Amino acid sequence: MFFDALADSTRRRILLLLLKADERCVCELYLALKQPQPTVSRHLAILREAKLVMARKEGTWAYYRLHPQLPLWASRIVQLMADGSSESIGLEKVGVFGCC
Amino acid sequence: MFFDALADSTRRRILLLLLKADERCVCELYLALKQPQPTVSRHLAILREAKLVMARKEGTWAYYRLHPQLPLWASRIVQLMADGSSESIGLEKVGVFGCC
DNA sequence: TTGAAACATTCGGATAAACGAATATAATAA
DNA sequence: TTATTATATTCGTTTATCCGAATGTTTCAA
Repeated sequence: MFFDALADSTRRRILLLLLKADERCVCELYLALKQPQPTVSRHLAILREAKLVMARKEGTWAYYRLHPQLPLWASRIVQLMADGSSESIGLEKVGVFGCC
Repeated sequence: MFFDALADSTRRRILLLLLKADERCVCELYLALKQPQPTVSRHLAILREAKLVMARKEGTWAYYRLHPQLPLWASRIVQLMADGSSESIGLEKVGVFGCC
């Protein structure tokens, strides 16, 4: 489940945003990603089920963060993903992850 | 491409085998994985295209290893995958990766 | 209680990924 | 040349994933 969750560039971009921001509401995420809200919500559901992120509800808002009980190896992988997204492997400007 | 390559348990198992063994021929791999040879060859092709592994041909044999020019962040992720596969997250015996 | 805002979910349909079975290739041995 | 061994590829089908569009749900304010 863990690596299935990482196998989508929108989900990886969400994780990178949460890595920098500690907490983000859904509207911030879909505005930043320039994706429709239902699309982002569906991806967030997948990340939730994989226990990669956690949601906190406050009124009508939902705030997401990286899951606080993420195993060490998993959170390290997410951080390394960030390294990889800024490193270029091929000749293109586009990151390795096709995002960010 | 990188995380797409990781999104399959057979491919992750191949990577873990190569991580321990430095070099393996295809027959060793498909015997260890108990998977049909064409299945393993197809997965190896995907790992090759993603530049996660490299093949060395010697006669009719093909020896695979982790790609020597794997970026640092990528090879660290593969190693962390190994950590994750030995750690249990849920209640089941089965590893997090559904393999090994 | 009606309405609106913020999210979540469901429902097709399209696209991609996976597998088994069969076949192809390439090197070597007889 | 023919046969054999090790590996790779193709084909057709099943299965999984993703997306847009529409609809639900929950909360709060008027």
